[in-house]
Amino acid sequence: MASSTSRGEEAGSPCPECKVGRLVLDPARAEVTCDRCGLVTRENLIDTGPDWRSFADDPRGSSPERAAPLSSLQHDYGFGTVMWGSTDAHGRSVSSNSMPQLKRMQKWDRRSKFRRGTERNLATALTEIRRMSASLDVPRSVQEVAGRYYRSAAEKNLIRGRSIDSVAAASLYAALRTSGVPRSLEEIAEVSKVDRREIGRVYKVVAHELGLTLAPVTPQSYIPRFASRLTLHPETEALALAFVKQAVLAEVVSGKDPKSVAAAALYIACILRGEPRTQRDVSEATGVTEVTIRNRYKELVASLGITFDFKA
DNA sequence: AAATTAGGTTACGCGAC
DNA sequence: GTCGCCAAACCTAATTT
Repeated sequence: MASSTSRGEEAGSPCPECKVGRLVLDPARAEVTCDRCGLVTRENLIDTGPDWRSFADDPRGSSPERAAPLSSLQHDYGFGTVMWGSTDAHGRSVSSNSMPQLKRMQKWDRRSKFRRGTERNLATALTEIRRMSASLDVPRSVQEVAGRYYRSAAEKNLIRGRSIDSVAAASLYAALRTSGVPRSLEEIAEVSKVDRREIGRVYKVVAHELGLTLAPVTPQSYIPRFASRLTLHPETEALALAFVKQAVLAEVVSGKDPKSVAAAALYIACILRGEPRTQRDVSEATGVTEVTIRNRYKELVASLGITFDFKA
């Protein structure tokens, strides 16, 4: 294993962010994330076996260097050389009299990389995906998926006639959904240059053409994120989750926005557990209006036979 | 804070253009 | 691709309990 270096919290320990979840190591994705709120504490702790070698007699000391992981997030899968700034390959700054030469090298380096239009498009798209992801706290693993989707979309010529940004946003949206940590179209649209309508339309095409198995968004998938925002006790969250499951089984929520169901379930769970949150609180944390929360929670209470025999 | 009400907006599938 | 249409779900806002 990559030695447990640096600042990072270890897998298994409680999440420093939400205090509720546990940190889990995902070797396939090479990151440590919170299983509740999705906080990513450590990324790129890649250990790709074959590269193991000793640097014991390296003049620079035994720094644990390895080959960088292949990444869908870079247009050349992270393979390419990187030449910019005013430092050489070892990070040493370049003397001023050789700067012109360096700049020339950088110029040709760029040209060789971006010669083909598709490559350049890909690069901008992936940058866009990273930019949006940063605003939305999207785990790196999901970004990778989004990158792959975009790549596939590009290969199928789905970009023609559509903007790069719209396909990038759609890819990210799709990746979030297939990864089980959905964000709503609104949330994507907020950080995208493209409006929600457009993203939705492009998403439909992309999802269809790529043959993505798109499970409908369940209210369940919103619970952890919302609970985290409301800073709820884990048992309260669990209770809300139970309500949601019952509601889904009882088919009282079909056709309803899954967000609203999750919001209502959380609201009920809060009250029952004596951890009161106002409808306004829940509304702000979930983006569902108070009116809708009321409507949902009345339905849930009625169909699940929940009784409020006490008042806080 | 919560509930109610009224009125406007959106998403969606579908066919027609 | 856009328009028009539909109904249901949602929203905003004002008001009441």
